[in-house]
Amino acid sequence: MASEGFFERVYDVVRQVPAGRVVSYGQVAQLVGEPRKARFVGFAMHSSPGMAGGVPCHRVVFKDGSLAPGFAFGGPGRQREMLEDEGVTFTPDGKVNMRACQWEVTQ
DNA sequence: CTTATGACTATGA
DNA sequence: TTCATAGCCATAA
Repeated sequence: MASEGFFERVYDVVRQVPAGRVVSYGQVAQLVGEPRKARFVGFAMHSSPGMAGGVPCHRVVFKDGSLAPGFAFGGPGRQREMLEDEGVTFTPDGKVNMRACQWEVTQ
């Protein structure tokens, strides 16, 4: 399992993110033991099988709380709709309320 | 084999 | 404060 490719490890971590919770790319990279590969986490999401593969890539956002413009599911803003449906709170800035919804492994 | 690219993040102006 | 640039290294061609 952990001996698989880097992408598989990323998928395994994202797969553990509960609904109503979000995680930054750098955090996922850190969880897989490679905090320098934050860019590849997003790259893995692009190649991810999506929810069909058990990888809720819509729960992965920027450290800032912003979403990925131009690469969201149905379009920009569609990802926010999915997150809000899961209970994720947003700020008037149009970003995820990271302080309240960022996933913490210590739980 | 080498080169180019990228759903990021940190830093500096 | 926002905007621009550098560094990161796996994957694809």
